[in-house]
Amino acid sequence: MAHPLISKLQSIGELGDDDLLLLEEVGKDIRRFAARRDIIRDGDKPDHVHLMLDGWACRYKILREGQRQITAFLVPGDFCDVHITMLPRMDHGIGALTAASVAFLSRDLMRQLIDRPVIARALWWASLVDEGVLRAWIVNLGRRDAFERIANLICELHARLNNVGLMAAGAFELPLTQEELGDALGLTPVHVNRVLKRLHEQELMTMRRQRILIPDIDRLRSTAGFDPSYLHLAGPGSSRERAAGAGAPLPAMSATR
Amino acid sequence: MAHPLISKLQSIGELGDDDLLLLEEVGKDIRRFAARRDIIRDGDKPDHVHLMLDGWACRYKILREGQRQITAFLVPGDFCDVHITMLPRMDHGIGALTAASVAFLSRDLMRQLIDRPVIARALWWASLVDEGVLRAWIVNLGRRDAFERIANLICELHARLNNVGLMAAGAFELPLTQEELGDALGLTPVHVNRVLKRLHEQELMTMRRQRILIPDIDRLRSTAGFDPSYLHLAGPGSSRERAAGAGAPLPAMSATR
DNA sequence: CGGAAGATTGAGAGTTCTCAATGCCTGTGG
DNA sequence: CCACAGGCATTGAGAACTCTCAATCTTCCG
Repeated sequence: MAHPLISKLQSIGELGDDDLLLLEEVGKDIRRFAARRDIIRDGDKPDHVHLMLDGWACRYKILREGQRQITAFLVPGDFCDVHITMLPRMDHGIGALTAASVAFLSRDLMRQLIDRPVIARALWWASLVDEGVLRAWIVNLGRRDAFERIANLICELHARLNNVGLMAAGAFELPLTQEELGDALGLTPVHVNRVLKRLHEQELMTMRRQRILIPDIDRLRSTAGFDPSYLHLAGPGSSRERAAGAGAPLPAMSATR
Repeated sequence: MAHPLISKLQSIGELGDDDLLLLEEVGKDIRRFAARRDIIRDGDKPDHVHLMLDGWACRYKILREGQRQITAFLVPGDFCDVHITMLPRMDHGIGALTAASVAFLSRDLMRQLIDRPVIARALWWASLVDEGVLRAWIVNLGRRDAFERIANLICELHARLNNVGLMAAGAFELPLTQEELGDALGLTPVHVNRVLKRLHEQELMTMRRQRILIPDIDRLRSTAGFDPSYLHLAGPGSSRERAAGAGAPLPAMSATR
C-alpha cells in the first residue's frame, strides 16, 4: 500500500521503480502515539527521522511562562525532523494532536533516500514550500486581526487538504480545540471563541465538533484576503507550475507547517 | 578576497581547494542597489540566484491594504532566493535596506555549487538554521508583547552579528527606521517608538542614529526571555555543534536568513 | 449518572492602534 | 555658512482590539 509520503512525492515528481522500492522500506518501523502525546521533545537528539503516516501533529515551542506557540501543523506525509540530519538537537517540540502513526526512519535509510536524485529534489521542493508557509504564518500573525487571522488559517488548511484529496464539499475535519487554534494564531481561547462566533454569524465558516464547514470558500477567501500563491499549488488550468528556467520536472503540493 | 559566503561556509564546514576555487566564481557578476530599492519583486521569476555581498536587505510581503510585513533580514553571505532553483516564482519581495552589493549567480554556477558535497552540506545547514529563525519569529509575534518582542529581535541580531564578527563591545549598526522595525515585529511605528523609549529608560538598550547600544546583554536577554539555542551557534568550548550521528553529503539547501 | 474538558458569555482592564501635531536631523541650494 | 524641505522621531489623546478573570453550559466518557 502506498503510504502518504509516496503520494506526496509522486505529486511532485515522477518516481522510478527503484525509488518506489526504496520507499517501501519507510513503512517498516511504525509506532503509534496517543492524542496529546509528545512525539519529540524540545532538546531531544533523536537518532531516527520521524515521518507522519496518519493523524495530525504540530510543532510547538513553550515559553517561560508556559505559553505555547504552535508554528506548524503536520499531516500525513510530512517529516517531523529532517533537521536532526544536520543540527545537533531539536529546538522545538512536536506533539500529536490526534492519535497518530509515525514511521521511524534510520539515518541510513534517510541517507539512501536523499541519494536518489528524484526523491531529494522532491523533498527539497517540499521544504521550500514549507518555508513559504512559515513566512505566510508570520504575515498572518504580524499584520492581521483575529478575524482575518482565523479565516486565513482555515483557507490555508482548506487549500492544502483539498490538494491532497482530504476535502469533501466545503467541509473537513479539523482535530483542534479552540485553545489549540489560539496557540497557533497567538490568541486566547476566549477570543478565538468570540471570533468564531462572528465568522459563523456572517456565514463565512462554522467550526463544530472538530469539523469545519465552509458554505462559500470564495467568499471566505476574499473577506480573509487569502492569497494561495505561496503554496505553489498546481493551478486548475496550468498543467503544473514549472520552475522558471531549469528543466526540472517539479510541481506542487505542499506539506508541513 | 574572501567574500562573505566563503566565510560563512567556512564557519560551518571545512572547504577544500576546489571548493574555494569554485566559490571565487561567485564574485564575478556583482550589481549594486541603492537603499530602499527592490532587489527582487513579488511574483518575479529571476533567472539568477542572488547573494548578498554587502549591506542589509529584507524579505517582505505587502498585503491588500498596503501593510508590509518583513519576514527576514538578510545580511552579507545570505542568499535571497534559492527558491527559484525549484519554485516557479517569488512569493514575496526582497528590498535593500541600505546600499547593497549583490552577486548574481547563474543557474549553472548554482548547480555546480550544490554538486559539491561540502558546500551543499553547509548550505543545507544554513537553510535549516534559517528555518529555525523563522519559527522563532513566529513565536515572537504570537506570544510576546511589544516590549519583549523588540528586545528579543535585538538579542537575535546581536547574537548573529556577534557570531560573524560584526559586533563591537555592546554596540552595532542597525540600519532600520522605527517604521521598518515595526514592519518586522507587527507593530506601528508609533508604538515602536514608545517601547524603545521604555527600553532606554530601563537601560536595557538604546537605538539612536541607526545604532544599537546594549549596556548589559545578559540583562537584556534575561528580561527578554531570549534563548539563542535555535541559532545553533558554535558554543565557546564546543568546537562546533555536530549532528548526533552521521555526516552525510546531502543535497538541498535553501534560503537565507 | 457524575466528572472533566471544552465551549460560551459577561464585565472590566490593558495593550496597541489611529489621528494629529510638533520637534529633530540631514542634505541641498543659495 | 545659513535657510529650508522632507523624512523620521516624539508625544498626546482617544478609540479599538484582545486579554484576564469568572461563571455557566455542553459534550464526551467511564
